[in-house]
Amino acid sequence: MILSTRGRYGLKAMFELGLHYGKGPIPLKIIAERQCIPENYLEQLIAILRKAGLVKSVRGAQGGYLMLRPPDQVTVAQVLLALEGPLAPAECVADPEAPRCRLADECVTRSVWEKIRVSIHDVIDAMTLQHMIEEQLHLHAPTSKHPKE
Amino acid sequence: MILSTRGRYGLKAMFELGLHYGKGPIPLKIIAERQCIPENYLEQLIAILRKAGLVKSVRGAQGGYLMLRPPDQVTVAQVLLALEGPLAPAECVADPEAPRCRLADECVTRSVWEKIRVSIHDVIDAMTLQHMIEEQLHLHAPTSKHPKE
DNA sequence: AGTAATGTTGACAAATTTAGTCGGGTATTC
DNA sequence: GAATACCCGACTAAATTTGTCAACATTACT
Repeated sequence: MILSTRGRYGLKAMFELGLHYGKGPIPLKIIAERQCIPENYLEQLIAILRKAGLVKSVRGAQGGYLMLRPPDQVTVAQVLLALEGPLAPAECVADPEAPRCRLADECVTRSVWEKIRVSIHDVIDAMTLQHMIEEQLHLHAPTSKHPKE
Repeated sequence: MILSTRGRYGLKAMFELGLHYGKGPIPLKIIAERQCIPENYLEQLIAILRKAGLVKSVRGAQGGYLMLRPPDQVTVAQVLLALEGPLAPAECVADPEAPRCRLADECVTRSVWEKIRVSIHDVIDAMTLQHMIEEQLHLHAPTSKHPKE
């Protein structure tokens, strides 16, 4: 069970946008290059993110995309939900409206899926793009450089 | 991101086998009927489980399948691993041998995938078929009936 | 005004995976 | 030897994934 490239590319793109938050729009081309994503494909993905209200676009020259909200208000869950649909191992726990299976009043495997779903959500609901950005800074600018001097 | 029917059917089948543990083989037909799985398809799935060493078969009349080990020694993780491959959101954390992405020495999204992987495994490694069986008994034979009298 | 840069949209399609089906085998019991 | 059951490999329809492409719309800059 592996996420599709949609979710993987999409989160990378959002992360890139997060790094650039507050500094004006970034063109798709740059995002695609930096994160090794086929530009034409990313076009489709970012359209999904736009419709989901996570990014907005600025058309024309010097245009590009930017995040609507600050990175600490965007969770990994929101991004993945938009691109992959509900992150759950089975439909019966992904959608509260989904029909229960009719094997018995309650199906035991369902409770397994539910536990998995909850544990995934514990992680992705808690993790924001800001957390990712901080981790990036921590990893790539360790104690060796002085930020201001 | 939803498991395929392989994993879902497979776990149901193993659960059924677990319920019957110690009582001789069950034919595929019965498992398929009880759990609403196309019999021909289940044939394929159980072949995978057999090759993975989780069940064994008894050929001929009165034959069928049985679990090799007691239900408390079979985890949900083992079953799903056999049928779905590693349960992880991305290849780079599914397989320790998988190539790291070459974006940077360390990729931040990777650490997100790793956290998800770990949280899934916390659940599925801890959950055995025995746990499922106990839950089933608890659900379907509550306080209203007397087990022995 | 014109042009280059950029997002927008919709159509297309190859490759892969999923979810089975089917038919003819083989082993075992009665 | 007949009935029961597993065993195996081939086949396939449908869906999904992972893109590509072309034409168009909008804006900044000169």
